[in-house]
Amino acid sequence: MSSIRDLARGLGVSIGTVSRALNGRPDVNAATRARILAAAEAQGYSANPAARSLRKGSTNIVGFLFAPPEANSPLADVFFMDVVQGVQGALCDESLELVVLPCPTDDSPEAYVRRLVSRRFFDALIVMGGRDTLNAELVRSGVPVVGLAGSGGLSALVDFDHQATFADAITRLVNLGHTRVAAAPACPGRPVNAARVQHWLTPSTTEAEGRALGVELLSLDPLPTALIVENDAVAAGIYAALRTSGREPGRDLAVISCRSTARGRNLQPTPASYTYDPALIGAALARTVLGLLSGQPADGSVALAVGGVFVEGSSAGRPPV
Amino acid sequence: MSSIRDLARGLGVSIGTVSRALNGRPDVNAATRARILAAAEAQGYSANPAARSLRKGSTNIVGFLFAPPEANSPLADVFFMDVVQGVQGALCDESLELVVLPCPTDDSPEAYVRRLVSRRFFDALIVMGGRDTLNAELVRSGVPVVGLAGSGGLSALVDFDHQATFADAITRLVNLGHTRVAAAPACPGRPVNAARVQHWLTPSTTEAEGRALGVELLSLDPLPTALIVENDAVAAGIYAALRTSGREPGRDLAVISCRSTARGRNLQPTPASYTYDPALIGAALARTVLGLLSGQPADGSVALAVGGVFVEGSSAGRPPV
DNA sequence: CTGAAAGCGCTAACAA
DNA sequence: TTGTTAGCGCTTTCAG
Repeated sequence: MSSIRDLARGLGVSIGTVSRALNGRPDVNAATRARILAAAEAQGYSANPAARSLRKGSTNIVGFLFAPPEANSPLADVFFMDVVQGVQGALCDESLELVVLPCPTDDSPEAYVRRLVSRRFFDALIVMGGRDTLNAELVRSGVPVVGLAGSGGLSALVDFDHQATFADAITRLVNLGHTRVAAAPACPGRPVNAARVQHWLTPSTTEAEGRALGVELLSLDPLPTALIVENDAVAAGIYAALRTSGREPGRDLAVISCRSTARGRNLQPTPASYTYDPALIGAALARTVLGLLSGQPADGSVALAVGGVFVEGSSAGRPPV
Repeated sequence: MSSIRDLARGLGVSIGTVSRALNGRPDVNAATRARILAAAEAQGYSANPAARSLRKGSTNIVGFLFAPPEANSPLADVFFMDVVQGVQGALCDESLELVVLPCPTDDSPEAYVRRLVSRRFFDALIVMGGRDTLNAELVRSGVPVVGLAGSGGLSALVDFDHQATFADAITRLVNLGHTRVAAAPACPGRPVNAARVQHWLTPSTTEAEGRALGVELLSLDPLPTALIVENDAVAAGIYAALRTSGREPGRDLAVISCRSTARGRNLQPTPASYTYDPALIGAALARTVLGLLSGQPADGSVALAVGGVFVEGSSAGRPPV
């Protein structure tokens, strides 16, 4: 409704001064600034974002692309909107507007995103999943694009802190008294306390691989008393393999899953596992965006790692005496 | 990147002509228009939305407010993002941009929305649920606000077509051979075939009310053979009341619920009920927004009613012989 | 049918 | 420390 002109006229100052005061520029008399801020507040004035964007060439908007989740995505059970709320919480302090962009399902997502980009609708984009080819194209267009975990070709990434989680799992098992610990993590690298692990088995991420892993495990003699796996699906596979051989998971073998998924919901014993707080993921995404926007290099590397939270389960007790 | 100037210069026409051609104005030579459209397409030109907004005073953006759902809301089990997709599908044809606005949880939703409105961030807003006081304030500010069902104080509403659903339920029961049909719908008004209903019981919406309804029902002599209730929660209450008196729902009394909810998920027999397609709800919301934007009166009335879809269940068979 | 030009509200460079 | 002013890219009136 009211423009910067009205505000300036009412106060008997120039619009330039009002603009400087409102934007927190240092070269404004303290008293003048106070008067201006008070008047703006009183009149509920707020700068026209279209005019500002036109002038500055940037929109102050961060987009969060919502592409309907693929069923087999490892992210499918991370609640999208919870992550969004996490981003929002961290972004609104910086007076950046966060908007969720719903990708039309029938139309091609590529066309949609391209249109948005060519219109310079946002200053930065957050994606979860998404196709690598599209990502690469976006990055080439100059928009900072940040994503989570697996996504390729982005400006920067937020990832799960696999190392820390893995190290925590080892520590827990050792503290429980386990001396023969096996691990089949799918993430590359070794945690600091890797020496506590006696057996390194084939990296596995699916339930089928978990069953194969069980066979591999059962060929060991003596049998380990504890096993660390990538996720609940692998745990389910291990459970099946153990039971086929007459053994009971939890009792005969302690199992810790590094990533809680929907598959673990109805598993008995309930897998001791790790979840990643959507709010924390969101906050990390927001901080990464902020970094990129303030000039941090966009080399596609992992900018921030989010720590997991341990979830008690009945699958990881003390070793049999 | 490229502006309307570049485009015009490259073609040897004025920017005014380019603008008119691109906006589909009638007063442009057909050949000129074709040349301009082709060049725009080739260069991937797309008008700067900030400049356009500044000039036109409108943003071409429709906002969809995402407020974390209240647990007891009757809408809680309608999947928000599915509705959004429905809106998107119907809106992108009109070259309106749909964005989901995530209400910060910690900050007051009121402050957030007010800020957005005062910045004229969108031309229209869609809300689901939301507080009546805020809604009224929005409408007063002149932005068209449309919502679903219960929301009060809006510019226009989309509602479930209770009448049609109710009528369909009656028809189904009569066709199954029921002659003593009772109904306890919570929605006002009577369907066209209301005469087929023998008993009108107390309107009920909760499980507790459902149990009370069961008592009321059981006092009838002879007992009706079929009952139409508002939703699955009421059905659950009815089930409990029937069983207390030694009767079995489905066998001794056919039950149809007018609204499928999460409560019915684990109910036995599974309630025959009605769902409302999120995509259809979304499309209706979009059409309502479009209507408002093209000048339809914003009197807060129900602009569109969405029909329910019957979901087979084991709770509504033929009457006992 | 087309061109010229005003001006939407704002920021920033420049002048005072 | 403040005022003045150009101009961001577009739509739209007004002349021609």
